[in-house]
Amino acid sequence: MGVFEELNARGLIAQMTNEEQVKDLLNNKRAIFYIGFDPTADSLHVGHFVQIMVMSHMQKAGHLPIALFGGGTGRIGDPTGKTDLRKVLTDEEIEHNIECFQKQMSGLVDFSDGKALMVNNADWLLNLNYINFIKEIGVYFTVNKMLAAECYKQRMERGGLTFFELNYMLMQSYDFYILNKKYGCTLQLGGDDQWSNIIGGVELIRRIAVKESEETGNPIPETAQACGMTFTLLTNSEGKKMGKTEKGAVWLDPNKTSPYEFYQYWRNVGDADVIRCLKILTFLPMEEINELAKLKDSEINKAKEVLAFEVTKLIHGETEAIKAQDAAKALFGAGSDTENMPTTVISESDFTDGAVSVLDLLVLTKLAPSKSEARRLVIQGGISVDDEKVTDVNAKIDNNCFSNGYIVLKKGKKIFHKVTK
RNA sequence: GGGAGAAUUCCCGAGUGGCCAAAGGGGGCAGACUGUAAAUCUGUUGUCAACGACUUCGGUGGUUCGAAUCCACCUUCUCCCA
Repeated sequence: MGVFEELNARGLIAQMTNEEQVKDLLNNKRAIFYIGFDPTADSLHVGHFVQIMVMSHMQKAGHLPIALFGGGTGRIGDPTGKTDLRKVLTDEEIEHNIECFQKQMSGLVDFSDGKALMVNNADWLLNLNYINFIKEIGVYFTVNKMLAAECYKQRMERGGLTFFELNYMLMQSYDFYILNKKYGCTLQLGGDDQWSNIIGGVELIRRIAVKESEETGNPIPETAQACGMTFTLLTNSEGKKMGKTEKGAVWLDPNKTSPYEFYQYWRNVGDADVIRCLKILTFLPMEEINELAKLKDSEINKAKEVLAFEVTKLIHGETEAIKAQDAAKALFGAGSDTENMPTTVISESDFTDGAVSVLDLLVLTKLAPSKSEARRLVIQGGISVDDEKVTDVNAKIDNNCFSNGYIVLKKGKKIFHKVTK
């Protein structure tokens, strides 16, 4: 089975410019391909992870991945799917974000010995000369066509598309053109929302090549046969993007989303989504996944455990994955392993007269954003301390409760938090 | 450049002088049911020293016993004409 079939079997492929060409490139040649990442935050999230998995699959098949960081394009912001103008980041933020991305990514894709490359489009975008750019690149884009592109629709209908944003497609297309010239990169991959931008680049490369060939009389080089392919966005059965929680994205950075929370996120995916997630987010062989897909009803929980463990292992390493798994088993099964639970350490100064109120504790541990919220939780019976439901809003925890060094706070059914002194 | 309109709590969106911490929906959280699932039902959803008090309706001032609501100026956005 070629890598093309592998990706396809995993349900990753959404669209491509030319199936025959892409298939041939992936299965019979060595592809030099790129995926772009805009440094919009200081950590990668699950959406990026899908792209990274693809990179990894491709790399294993012997292709050369180029990770492109949008040090230049990030200064504009991709308007795709946005209803508001994206917040503009400062140069320092962008630099910082790129560094964070690079660190995280190098744990997932092998960048040693030139097995994969990292580039930053700031290198060629920041010093562009406006007139030259418009003259040399701008002529290949018709506004009519651009406006018809799906990615600008939202902005056209609501809020208005600015010229600033309209340029995003030109820049991304130009990236592909540069990588094509410089590295012989002939394939651009990306999330399905990137489709219009990718075609922009593919067409730009071809058009420039055709024009050059007409001028010089030389034949069109083979590298000008650029192509593109997009991957399904990771959505749940309701079509909503996965990897988002009420608190925001599920991050790959353990400081932003702890391995335990990360594990729990995947442990809790809906029945209908487990198999798709297993295919996309793990390297488990398809045969194994197909076996798991046969599970029914409550048996499906086994598949969820596998998913949570495998994904956590990829991102945070096996040790952390085992910890998260053990913690989960202890909490939801018997036993009382508090070893790997999220923990807050409180100090003597949090005590008054040798006791802390439960409400204060909830706020300190960030289980509740405010005391009002904490109060509500208690009133509604959502809080337990050491397995005992708290019913009194004014309940206090005194030093005796800490006799074995810690207490376990439970909010709702699934959220556990250890408090130590 | 000229004219019209809009800004409300996490989001959408009611509210045009006191009955407004502000309808309704979405989302969130909690409870019941369950399989750490989905669906459904119930409660809740500004803050706090909590049957009360305090701070919110783009910003700053003003009118009034009393303003999200009226006036002035400012900011931002949308629309129409050029």
